[in-house]
Formats: sequence, structure tokens, C-alpha cells
Amino acid sequence: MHQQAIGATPPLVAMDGIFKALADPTRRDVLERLSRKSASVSELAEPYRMAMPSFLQHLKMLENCGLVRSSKAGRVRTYELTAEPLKLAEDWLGRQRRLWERRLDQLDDYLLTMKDGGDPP
Amino acid sequence: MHQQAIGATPPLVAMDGIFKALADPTRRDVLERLSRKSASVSELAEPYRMAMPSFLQHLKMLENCGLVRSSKAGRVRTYELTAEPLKLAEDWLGRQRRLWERRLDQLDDYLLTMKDGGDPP
DNA sequence: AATATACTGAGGTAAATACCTAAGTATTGG
DNA sequence: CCAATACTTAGGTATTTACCTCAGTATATT
Repeated sequence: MHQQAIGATPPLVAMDGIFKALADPTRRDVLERLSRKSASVSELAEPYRMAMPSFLQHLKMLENCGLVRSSKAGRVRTYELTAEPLKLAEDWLGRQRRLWERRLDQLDDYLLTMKDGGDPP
Repeated sequence: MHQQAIGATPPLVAMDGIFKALADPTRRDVLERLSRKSASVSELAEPYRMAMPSFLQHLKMLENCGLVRSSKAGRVRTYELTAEPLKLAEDWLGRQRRLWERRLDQLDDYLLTMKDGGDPP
């Protein structure tokens, strides 16, 4: 209900989904495990005390935002990682943190200036 | 009421909140603007077509997970950034992406091996 | 063919999100 | 003091999330 024109910056809506996907420990754990080895649904589900359909919802969220991809062979569905989306998120964070640190440095400077009796802007 | 012993890995619960906070374009935008300049509630709220109480909820989420901090002087509450939490998220993503890329390289190798007629593990 | 395996789908509950309006409470300026 | 300003609180709705159970359906396996 609130799309917006996408310019030079990363697609906003995509990032929503990615960060949302990362906001759950089970899903982060699944990603971590997939980064070591592709795996079937039941292999992935095994460690968690959760009914299969509940777990499947997590996998669907990961797949919907493009962080993983799956294919079915016989009765087994195998999940694997995708590369780009995570990079999107990381880029945003990196850019952000740089601004951040600059900002905090400015605060330091400001405080120092005050201490030296200077007149801050 | 639920801190947890911090070991080598980042506190899981904290990351939930941080990623959840980042999963909304308004909140990401607020962070971006705060990284340029601390600001009052109404300054922050101004660009968005949203009732004040709705917007306040976003600020509270950012504050609850520690990404920002606020203080009140007279009737004006001013918000500013905090440094550490974002780093937490970025570290996780970075670590993750490295595994990720390694994994994707392995896949490449695997495919090459197959093409060369080698017998993959 | 019968049973087990590996998912899938339908549907249901509780809590959290993302908005809203309407009515407060402090502060400040005239 | 009175009104405007800057938030705050209370409460309400629609949607989404995170679980669940209880069926299915489509492949193996025996």
C-alpha cells in the first residue's frame, strides 16, 4: 500500500523483507547452516522443537525475500543459498555505520570544543 | 527481563530487535537522518504522513532495541544515535556473507569438477 | 499393493505491528 | 493567566507473525 519510486538506492521493499527475515533466530540459524551445506526440509527442521508446518513458514519467508531458493527432486525439497540479497542488507548497514561513526566523532569534537571554551555552531 | 550470558556470539535476542527495527522504511529513514543530525520528535515526524502517536511507536521501537537514545529538555524530546547495536547487526551480516561466498565458491568448484569428470565428495 | 516417508494444505489461536482518533499533561510565550 | 506547542496516554481496528493440529498428496520401500 505504500510503494515508492526506486532510484539509485536499493529497493526499499526488498530490504523490508530481508531484514524481517533476519529478525528471527530460527531463520538466522537456518541461513547459517545453509551457508555450510545445502539441505532438505527435514534436515533443516530437525534441530528445532517445532511442528513441520510452522517451520515451513520460516522457510517460505526466507524464500520469498530471495535469501534462499529450493527445488524438489522426488519427494525431497532441497534448499540452498542465494547471494545478492544479503549483500543488499550489508551494504545498507555498512553505509549507515560509516555515517554513524562520523556523526559520533562530530559529537566528540563538539564536546572537546566546549571543554576548550570554544563557541560551537 | 531476559538478558543472557554473552559468550563469543552476539546476544540473539538483541539482534531480533535490531533487525526487526531495520525492517521498516520509516525507521531506516529516521536512522539515516539521525546519523546526520540529532533531532526532536516533531522534526523527525514531519516528513511522514502519519499521526504523531503512530510515529512515536516507531521511535519507541528504535529506542527499545538501543539503536537510539532520547532525553527531554523542557517540552522537547531529542533523539540521538547509539553506536554499538548497529555494529552487532553488521558483524553478523559480514560473518554470514563470508561463509556465504565461500559456500557459493564451493558450488562453483563442484560444478567445475563435474565438468572435468572428477568424482565429487 | 501396502506402508512409510517427506512434504503440503487448511484452518485456528494468541500476540505483535502499524496504523488511527480523541483526550490528556507539561512547558512556553504573549 | 491563557493559549499554543510538544509530546503522551488510552483505546480501537486490520493485518501479519508464529505457533499449533489434523488432514491430505506424492514418492519411495518392501
